[in-house]
Amino acid sequence: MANDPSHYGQQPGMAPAHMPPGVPGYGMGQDGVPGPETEHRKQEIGDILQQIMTITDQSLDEAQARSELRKHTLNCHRMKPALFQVLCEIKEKTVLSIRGAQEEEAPDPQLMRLDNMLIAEGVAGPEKGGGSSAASTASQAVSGGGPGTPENAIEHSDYRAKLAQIRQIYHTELEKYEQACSEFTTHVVNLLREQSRTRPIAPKEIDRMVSIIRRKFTAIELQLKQSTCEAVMILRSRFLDARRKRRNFSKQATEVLNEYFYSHLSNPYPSEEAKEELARKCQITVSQVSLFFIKRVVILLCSLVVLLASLSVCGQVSNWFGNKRIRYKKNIGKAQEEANLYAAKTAAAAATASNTQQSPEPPSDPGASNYNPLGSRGSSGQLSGGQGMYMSLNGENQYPTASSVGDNSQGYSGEAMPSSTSGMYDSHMGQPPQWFFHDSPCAISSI
DNA sequence: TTTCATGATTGGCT
DNA sequence: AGCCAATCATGAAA
Repeated sequence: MANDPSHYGQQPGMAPAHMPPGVPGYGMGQDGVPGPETEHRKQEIGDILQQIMTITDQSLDEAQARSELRKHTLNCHRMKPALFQVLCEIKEKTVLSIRGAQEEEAPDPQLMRLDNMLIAEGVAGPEKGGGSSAASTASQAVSGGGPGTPENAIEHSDYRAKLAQIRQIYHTELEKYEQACSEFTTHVVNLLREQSRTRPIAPKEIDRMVSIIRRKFTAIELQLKQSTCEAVMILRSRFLDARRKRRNFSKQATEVLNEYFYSHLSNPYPSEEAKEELARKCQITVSQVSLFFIKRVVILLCSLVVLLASLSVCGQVSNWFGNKRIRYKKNIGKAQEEANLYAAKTAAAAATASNTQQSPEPPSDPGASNYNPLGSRGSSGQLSGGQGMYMSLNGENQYPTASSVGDNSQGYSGEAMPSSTSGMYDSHMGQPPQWFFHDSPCAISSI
């Protein structure tokens, strides 16, 4: 009404409707100068305003009073309980029964899975044993239940600490959600009970509302449980990854083990005392040392079997030789350069020695140097004299082909490669080239 | 994350 | 079929 434009369109000079008749303008004389008449009108206007205010107040109060009166009348009406009961029954038979049927809820399988997982991981359920058992399960998953090292213990406790942290956060959040759910449910129930005095609300309706609220909070809990499970999974995978990384020995340990292996080639498998010593040096277990040497010996023997018995050369060996040839050629330029460098150094040393000792020993021929051009792994070892069976850097490439394996006419002369293992590594033969062991196909044992 | 070594694959050539 | 060269995939080391 107040916004009705028609109220703003009164004709000029007309007094407002609520004004007493005969009151022109706004209490001003024709000339605009206030006089005794004006004062009287002011008084009248003041009275009118007062009346308006009073009327407004009265109407509000009355409205309230009327509302309360209506409520009271309704509450006290003798037919009210019967009427509400009928209405509630109708509601239950129609809307509530239908909805109720739809909302028959079975236990959520996802929630059950999450709950089971949280209990299994030691996040939910009894605290003692949960976390530690899960941690030990995780640690043994990789270690194979072997003897624990101090490092394992550190990782173990680290895992447990992190799991305990997750557990604490989970329980705090869960408690928070449960409290909020409880408070909100109580609030809504009270509200509905209050409203049930003025409108028909069946007890079932209240129950239904409570279950709706619980479902909503369950959905939130589901998210919490899911994210907790994810956190545990991430923690676990990190823990396992960290352990998996230690699957290989450190470079230093490998060097120590290799050194022993190559310096005991005639009998490369160490004694118990030697194993203990190596384990101490390499900071690994004795069983790990044993495993290293078992693998080495097996690889060595398999390589020898494949190479010396002229067995059918499988694709793997073929690839190996192919790659070796190509990379040998690629590296040969660089190798030649480095060989010359090495030879120059040797020559310089020999010259110095001859100057001091007057030794007739001639300097080494750069082309016949013992340098091994097969990459860093192959070049790490020093070859004794006469071992350059494929290292003819200044001449034709005598590198073996797959088809030449076992064929002594190419590369494998009886002088360079004995036909049997016996005496192969005798002192007069020196050691085989380092690449022979270093570059043996790793998976060759699977042949 | 980058670099390196190495096994494997692919296509062309003889 | 065997070899060569280029390239990819992968694990280890720096």
